[in-house]
Amino acid sequence: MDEKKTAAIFKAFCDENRIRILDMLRSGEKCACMLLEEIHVSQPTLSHHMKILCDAEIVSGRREGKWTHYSISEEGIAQAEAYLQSLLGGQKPCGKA
Amino acid sequence: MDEKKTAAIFKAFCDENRIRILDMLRSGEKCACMLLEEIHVSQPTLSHHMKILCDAEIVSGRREGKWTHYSISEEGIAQAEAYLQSLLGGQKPCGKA
DNA sequence: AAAACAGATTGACAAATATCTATGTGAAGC
DNA sequence: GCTTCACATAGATATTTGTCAATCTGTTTT
Repeated sequence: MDEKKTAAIFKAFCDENRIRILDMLRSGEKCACMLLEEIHVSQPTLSHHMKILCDAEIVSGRREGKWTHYSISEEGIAQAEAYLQSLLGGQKPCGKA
Repeated sequence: MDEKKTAAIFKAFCDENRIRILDMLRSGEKCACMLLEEIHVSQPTLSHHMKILCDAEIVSGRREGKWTHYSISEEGIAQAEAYLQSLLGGQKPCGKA
């Protein structure tokens, strides 16, 4: 994976409010209105954050009538983890035989 | 850990050039001048990135005479990983008994 | 001690991003 | 069909962040 894409995945985790949102979602699916009650930003701002999280495949949204329910998706998280693992694991042995 | 600190750790991974730097460090310790050869930014910009990585404890610097040698440090990476794990694992059972 | 070198710090500036208000969209209820 | 409700989109603005030029600090070499 190229650096640009790797950076893009991690960008989803770099905002304080997005971390709060993820923390809320750890206890299960939540609709946008629920999140809005706890995260103190305007509705469009929340929507913006949800888009970033969904685009990074860290969260997935499920539309049900008027409501959108968000929950944690493993895709993006797994990719971020894989990258961190590769740093810890010490890949790229530098040809030291 | 509070959201601000969590976000700060992930911010270290949000920049394309910092990802490049980390990729270089995967093959072992490198001095700043080495990194500067490959990452195409000015010396002060590199220094800025190294400070962010060191502050997040993702990288550690070792001074030796005129040179500073950087290498991957597990501290910050482990913390980032722990956070991702907690999202996947599904902590915070929401008091559902 | 002076010069040269490696890297950090400062200050200015441009690009990216988080935020808001206003408006659009699409579903439910009247 | 009109209104209301939940959320998304658009546009404007303020903050944050990446960048560079200039300068400073500390170390080595002469």
